[in-house]
Amino acid sequence: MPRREEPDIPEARLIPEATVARLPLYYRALLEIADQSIGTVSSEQLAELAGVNAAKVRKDLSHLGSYGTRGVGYDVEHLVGEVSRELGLTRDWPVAILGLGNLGRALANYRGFGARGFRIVALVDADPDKVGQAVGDLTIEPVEALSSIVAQRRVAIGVIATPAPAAQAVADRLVAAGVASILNFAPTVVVVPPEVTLRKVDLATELQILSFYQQHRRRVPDRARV
Amino acid sequence: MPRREEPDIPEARLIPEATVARLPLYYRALLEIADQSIGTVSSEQLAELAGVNAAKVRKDLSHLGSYGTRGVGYDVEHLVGEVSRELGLTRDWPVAILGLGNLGRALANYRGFGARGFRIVALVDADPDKVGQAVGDLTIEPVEALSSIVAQRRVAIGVIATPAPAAQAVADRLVAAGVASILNFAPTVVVVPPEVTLRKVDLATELQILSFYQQHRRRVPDRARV
DNA sequence: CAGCGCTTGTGACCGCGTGCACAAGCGCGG
DNA sequence: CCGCGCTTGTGCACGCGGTCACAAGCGCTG
Ligand SMILES: NC(=O)c1ccc[n+]([C@@H]2O[C@H](COP(=O)([O-])OP(=O)(O)OC[C@H]3O[C@@H](n4cnc5c(N)ncnc54)[C@H](O)[C@@H]3O)[C@@H](O)[C@H]2O)c1
Ligand SMILES: NC(=O)c1ccc[n+]([C@@H]2O[C@H](COP(=O)([O-])OP(=O)(O)OC[C@H]3O[C@@H](n4cnc5c(N)ncnc54)[C@H](O)[C@@H]3O)[C@@H](O)[C@H]2O)c1
Repeated sequence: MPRREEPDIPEARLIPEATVARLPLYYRALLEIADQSIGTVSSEQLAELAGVNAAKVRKDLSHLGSYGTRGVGYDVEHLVGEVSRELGLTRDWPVAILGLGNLGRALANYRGFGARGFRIVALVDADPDKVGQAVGDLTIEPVEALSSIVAQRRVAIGVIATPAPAAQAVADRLVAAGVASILNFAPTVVVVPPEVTLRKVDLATELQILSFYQQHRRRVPDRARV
Repeated sequence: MPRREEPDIPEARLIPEATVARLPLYYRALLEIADQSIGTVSSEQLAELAGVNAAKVRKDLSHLGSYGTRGVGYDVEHLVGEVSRELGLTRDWPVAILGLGNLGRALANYRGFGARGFRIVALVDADPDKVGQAVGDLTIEPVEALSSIVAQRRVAIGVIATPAPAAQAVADRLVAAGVASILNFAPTVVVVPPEVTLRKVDLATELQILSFYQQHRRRVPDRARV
């Protein structure tokens, strides 16, 4: 079990980690529903669209407060607002991409990226040949400028797309510059101070997990499915 | 709790899902150790490299069998063999990439992809303008050819990198063609039959989770960290 | 060959997450 | 205004996963 530290802090409304991980699913489903000008939605319908269980939807949403109406369902517009607020999507989150190789460029060119408040404000690479190149609306800048870039553009999230050996050093620079949220695509363990949130996306791991289940050819547990 | 079906099947040695998800971490750490010509490794050292707890390492590895020696540790070479065997990395896994846009091309050009038995054998796109284009050593083929491609090249894993609206249709085609393992990068819920393993990588979800913790500025639980 | 130090393997405990099932409660129709 | 149907919100029980702590066991040394 994850050790919950800071037991003294009251921490008003704490939302379970598992719920946090599902909020984006609900958010996406809610936007689809809102597009169809549907006013209210039941937990059953939302569960269907988000690919989860209805009871879980209700319990998850109850952590945000009681915004549903019994016998009717949830007001879609209101719920979208509550979920976005909880996820912090009402704010603007400046993002920096570190490492502009195959993956970094794909991320930089990805339109859907900036769709919900995540705005790419800097592209940083260590390769002098790459510095100065334009990618979309931005120009690649040197790593030495990272610290001032983060400060001036209020970078909140750093996305690491460098080769694995460089990842820790890049993460250290990000942390030193004051970035408190990092998404790491490099296949290596990166250590950050406890106050920094680090998440990872690891293609090799995903493939190997698929490989395991394929080899053992047994049904993969529900949780691992969408 | 995930519903475990097939209670009648004996299922000799069943490895917990959480353990399976960590095996790739151990595998990566073991390769690093093997590179340094180190003969044995303790659970403590392995835990350090994999970024997990030593007790967890021991319990995880005990599920593969008792390959350690008390007072000494684990034989690195032997353990690499056991973990690869368990993960199915001793086999060759032909992979097809569906959708050759920004992301699909990045994946197709990714060298580290084929490093451990995962070999890209087909690139498929629905856009007639893209069909026939060369990407690396391969040529983009039309979706209509998918079924015969899967059969002839023994495609085991399908990677979906199409826009979200096309993802379900592509998944359906893959399943119909006999692919039993799918990795989905499109930000949408994809439904597959229970015998098919589906995993997803969702950038928007990851960013939104980071956004949540950043906004609530509290320490993220250990499990979410690397 | 006995003792010692080190490391594994695991028993025990505990909390989180999940799903069931139902009471509470809202709105509508008669 | 009453009752009925529908949906939420949640109490409860259960199992998985995580951690601790220690007994078991291996090898080395004297
Ligand atoms: N390409 C993919 O599809 C893919 C998929 C999954 C994971 N990954 C991982 O993502 C990372 C990037 O992959 P890629 O294919 O884009 O690699 P790449 O070699 O094409 O690009 C890496 C980039 O990082 C830059 N770089 C190196 N050191 C740096 C530093 N210290 N600071 C800033 N920039 C630095 C390089 O100059 C280069 O531009 C790798 O760790 C890879 O394993 C890639
Ligand atoms: N680009 C990124 O960095 C990135 C990151 C995370 C997630 N994604 C997701 O990955 C997917 C692809 O992103 P992208 O930026 O490469 O998009 P893209 O538009 O550049 O490429 C999509 C490709 O899919 C092809 N396609 C469309 N319908 C198809 C079908 N039915 N069968 C086969 N191919 C089809 C298109 O012709 C196109 O080549 C999207 O769902 C996106 O949300 C992209």
